[in-house]
Amino acid sequence: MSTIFVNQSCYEEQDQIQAQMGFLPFSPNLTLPPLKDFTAIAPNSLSSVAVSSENFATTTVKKPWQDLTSSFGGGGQLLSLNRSSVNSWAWREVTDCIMGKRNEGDEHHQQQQLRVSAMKMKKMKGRRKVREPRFCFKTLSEVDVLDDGYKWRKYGQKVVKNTQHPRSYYRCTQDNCRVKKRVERLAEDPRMVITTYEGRHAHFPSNELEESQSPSPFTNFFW
DNA sequence: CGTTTTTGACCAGCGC
DNA sequence: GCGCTGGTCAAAAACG
Repeated sequence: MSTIFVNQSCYEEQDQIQAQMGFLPFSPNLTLPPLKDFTAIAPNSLSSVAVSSENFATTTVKKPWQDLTSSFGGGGQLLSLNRSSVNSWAWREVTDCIMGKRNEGDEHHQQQQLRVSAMKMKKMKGRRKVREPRFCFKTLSEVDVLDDGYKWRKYGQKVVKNTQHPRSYYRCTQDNCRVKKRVERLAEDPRMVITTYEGRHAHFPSNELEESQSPSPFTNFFW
């Protein structure tokens, strides 16, 4: 597991994210601007992505995280993106991978970690509903809610422990679409916005028609 | 007046 | 069992 920097990797990793999540957190028809223009669109923008393929309904032992190789040169960093008690073990595993706490060549250690994960999965089976896949990224942004092409309704806000900034909870307004997202600011750096998507959209972005009226390759990305 | 946001209450999971 | 915490509900308020 490594960190993907959106402002470059979206050019290279879109297909992987699409395959993993079943949707992109931005408009699928988006035409990405040339990389060289990117700084002009989003000054100082820097985002990282983590993709979860966890599924607690399955007993198959597999890494809950897909290893997405960053082509950005190993300067990755990981936030404590998702600290829900249910998934904290998965996040810890990813954190360990990224922070280099795990010895890469230690097969036994890796297998042990997988066993621990499997045990936790087994424990959860039967009393936990299927956890939707999750997708997290951080973005340097003035605004909390980034335009991703979908329409969201806020259904809650919570002050999380050890943070000054509240976390907001949103649900997709589309009928029969159960996708949710959380938005919060990073405690260590309030300029950074952490967005967590949960679930898969079963429809296209709601503002796609509007976008097609005035097509601009620069709109409807993360900012 | 319909839709969205706000916000306190409630609930479930977890650690002790 | 109890307290803490994160996530959700839902009534009221705000908005367009």
